[in-house]
Amino acid sequence: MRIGELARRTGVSERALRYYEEQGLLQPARTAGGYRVFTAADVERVRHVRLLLAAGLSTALIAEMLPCMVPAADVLAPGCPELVPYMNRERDRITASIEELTTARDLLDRMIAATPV
Amino acid sequence: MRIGELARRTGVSERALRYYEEQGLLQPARTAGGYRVFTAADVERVRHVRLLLAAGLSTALIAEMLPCMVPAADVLAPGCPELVPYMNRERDRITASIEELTTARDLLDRMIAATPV
DNA sequence: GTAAACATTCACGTCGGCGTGAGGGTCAAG
DNA sequence: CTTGACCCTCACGCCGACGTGAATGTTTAC
Repeated sequence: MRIGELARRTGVSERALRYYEEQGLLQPARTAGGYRVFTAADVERVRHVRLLLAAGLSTALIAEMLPCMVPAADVLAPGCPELVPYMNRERDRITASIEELTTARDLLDRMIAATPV
Repeated sequence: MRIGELARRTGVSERALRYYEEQGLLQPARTAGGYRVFTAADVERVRHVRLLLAAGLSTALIAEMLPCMVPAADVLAPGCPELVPYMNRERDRITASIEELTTARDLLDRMIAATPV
């Protein structure tokens, strides 16, 4: 499929998809005319990218991680032992972030609840 | 106390504290010579600010919210009914964000677990 | 009264994930 | 063969919470 369809199917802008390719997160083939050609698997790939970006990982780290989740079963495969320390660090950061967000939400809840009306 | 002490006690840089004042999040008194003078309550206030900033709220919204959590009991007090819609929106955004982060963390966990060694 | 520690006000720099045109090719249908 | 729809490559813009000096003034301890 071409970039427009991938954009529609993922809800990600074309600009963002081109940016992802530039950052090594996608490697579409090309038509003779220079059009990018994506595969069905790229839809899932883009979803993973967005998820990890939303979690605060950099495109650089994601680019290194992606080869480790190549095939069918979502995750398995190669396994990149050298990335484990980084992934653990991100994991802990995410956990801390979740706790902060939870605390902040509690604060908001208390403020909302305390509103006189 | 002066800015250096507040910075030490909150772990927030002096630059950030000045920025918070500029954004209306703090209103320190001044000495004759122009030095900012903060109160003990400002320590808590700064913690709240950081918490809400970390949760993705803008300084502008936080500035509007702070008068609603003035006094002792952390939150109560004035109550700003007109802010409730905004706070609800942020609350929902935070909830969605927590879910995303949780999903991303699960993905990381699976990748870490799938590492061959 | 003087020096060290502490503070002040600008004001430009940063960073990263895109948004947003501009100017111009490619492709499929009729 | 032409006309949309679709795509391409630059390349500057943006945003927001500060970082980072530079040049200067204030306090306090001795």
